[in-house]
Amino acid sequence: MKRITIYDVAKEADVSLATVSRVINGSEVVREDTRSKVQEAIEKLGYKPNAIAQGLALQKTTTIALVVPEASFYYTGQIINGLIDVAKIYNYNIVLHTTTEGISKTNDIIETIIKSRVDGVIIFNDKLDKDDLKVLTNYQVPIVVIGNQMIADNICSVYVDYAKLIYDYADKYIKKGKTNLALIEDRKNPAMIKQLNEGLKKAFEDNGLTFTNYIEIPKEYRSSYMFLKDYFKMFSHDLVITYRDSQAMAVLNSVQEAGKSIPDDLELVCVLDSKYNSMARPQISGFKIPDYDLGAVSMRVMTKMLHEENEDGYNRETELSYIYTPRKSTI
Amino acid sequence: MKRITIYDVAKEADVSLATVSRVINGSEVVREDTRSKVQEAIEKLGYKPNAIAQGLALQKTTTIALVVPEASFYYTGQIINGLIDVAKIYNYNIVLHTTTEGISKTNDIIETIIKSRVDGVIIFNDKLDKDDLKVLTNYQVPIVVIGNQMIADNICSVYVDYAKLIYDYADKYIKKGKTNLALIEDRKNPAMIKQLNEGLKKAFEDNGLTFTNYIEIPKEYRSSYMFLKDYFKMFSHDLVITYRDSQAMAVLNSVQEAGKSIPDDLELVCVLDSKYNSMARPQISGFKIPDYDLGAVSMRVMTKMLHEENEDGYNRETELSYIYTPRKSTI
DNA sequence: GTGAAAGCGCTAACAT
DNA sequence: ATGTTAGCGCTTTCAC
Repeated sequence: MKRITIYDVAKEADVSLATVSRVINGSEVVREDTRSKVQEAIEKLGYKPNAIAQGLALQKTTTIALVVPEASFYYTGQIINGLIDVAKIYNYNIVLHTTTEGISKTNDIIETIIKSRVDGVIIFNDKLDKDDLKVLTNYQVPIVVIGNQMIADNICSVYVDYAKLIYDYADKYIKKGKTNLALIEDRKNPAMIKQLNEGLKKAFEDNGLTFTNYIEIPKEYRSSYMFLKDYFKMFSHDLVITYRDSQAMAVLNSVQEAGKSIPDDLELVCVLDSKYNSMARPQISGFKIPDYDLGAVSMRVMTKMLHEENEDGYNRETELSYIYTPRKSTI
Repeated sequence: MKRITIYDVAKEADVSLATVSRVINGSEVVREDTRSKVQEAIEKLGYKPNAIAQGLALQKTTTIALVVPEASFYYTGQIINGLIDVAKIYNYNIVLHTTTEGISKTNDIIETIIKSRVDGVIIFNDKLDKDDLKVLTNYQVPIVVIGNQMIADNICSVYVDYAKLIYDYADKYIKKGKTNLALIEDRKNPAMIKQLNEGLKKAFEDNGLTFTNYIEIPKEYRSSYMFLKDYFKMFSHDLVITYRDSQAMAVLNSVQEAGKSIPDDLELVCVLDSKYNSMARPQISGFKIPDYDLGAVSMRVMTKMLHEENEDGYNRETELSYIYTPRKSTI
């Protein structure tokens, strides 16, 4: 099957290619009978406009690049779904890029992003630092950052304020006299942990105390679970805070194997809630983070950056809220 | 910052654009001093070749479309990682499309895929049926299908044989006299369940028996768990087979709440293993499916389809194997 | 209302 | 070894 072009359609319909172009772009000025004539030719030939050629002519690709940390799909799934759902509405394509832990091939990613002339880029998580973003904005590419607050030219951000989240939560415990709180490190999500750490510090300070129980997982431990199993034999807390479900489950298993009971001896909360939290026994309390919305809103913001002439048409920063879901691991 | 083109570089380096083109494409024939002259100009101007224009001129986009079922990222994550890792090696971009449950907007997806002139498409799972694929192959687009065996022109497939997997597994139970096996429906993965069902049927038949315990989750139940809680109060089996971890955990919780013990009263196996299986108590046995490899191999096959002149350079079908991981939920 | 022609940025013969 | 030129498939003024 020969590649069929706008020119073939024009010949078939016996009009000029300009007219065909008008038809496929829904121009108003085409007379009804010639429109249908062209439509028929398109149908007959099975013609599909070449988006690449359109992209060249129009100087836009209607595709946006999405950058997520590799292997994060467990936690990014809903974000991507939200993103794609609204991308579909506005007829944008998503090209997916992943950043690799450690080895900073981010330059390569930026390079291919620029070459591919996407209309915008949406970045989840903190793998690309400010300098990287600077390179992109230098090339006039609008950016939306998911998860981190961020102020810069041509950059918008959509996020959940984890510091505030944990501040409010911890504050209640402290006020109740439960001041022995602990936060478990999460090597895969340093940026989130940093926010949580700051929120906790502030909560303690504002109550005239100091937060000290940031529990780092020693490097030699292959998994959090291995370490925690030892840890909870020796230590206890009023409340243990984890970021991800798998860490919460590790705590849960470790604590129970140490002969202690949740929530009676120790309470447990997982910031990033998931369905697995409610499958654990006891069920683990957590915060419903609006992942889908994070994606959907980000894409929506992107479309606004792309279409609105003035910068006042959209918010540079969008904070999304969360819902606390108490279950059986907290009192 | 004005869009800078190959022409600007040519002027800056005082050569023709053909020479610049040769340099950026690593042609051997360019003299060393002019090459460096051009390099400098490229550097100075911050020039990045426009992949869209290249795509138009070369009639290829070096991007391939990936189609996955919406909301499947929990299970698709590793596949995508594998895919992207080898895509990076060959400098291919991935544009991501999701099929929606029920409402068959697959036509739209196919439409945009064709318009975008991707070099190939990789499809995970069975949301696009044979007719859909036919449309794509009509437009000369090479296809790799992940997860389903498939024979057709210009289509390759990479898969795990679930029917064989469960056949072998069930056969051992039957031979041991444990013939009361049950398979739990999974609405989200009808194609996998179908394969499992067939494997079980055959295993029973080959042993002169009939497989009957395909347990469907009634539509009125919001979740499998709700139904199973009732179910296991009334029924028991020698072995219960689920496809996903969350269903296995639902069985585990239901059975335990019914006062029965795993694995003593009832054994449990989850076909698609995950880290959550080993976090459950008792830990759930499962099959390590090579998800990462499914993605990586698929992309590799795609590159072969794209580059090899003859069809003998690659296998039309690639079967990947699995590893059984016995844990505490089976004897 | 429709057509002719220039241009989007690049590649690849073909010349020199 | 380097330059010239004709496309790649489409959009969009500008004429008619």
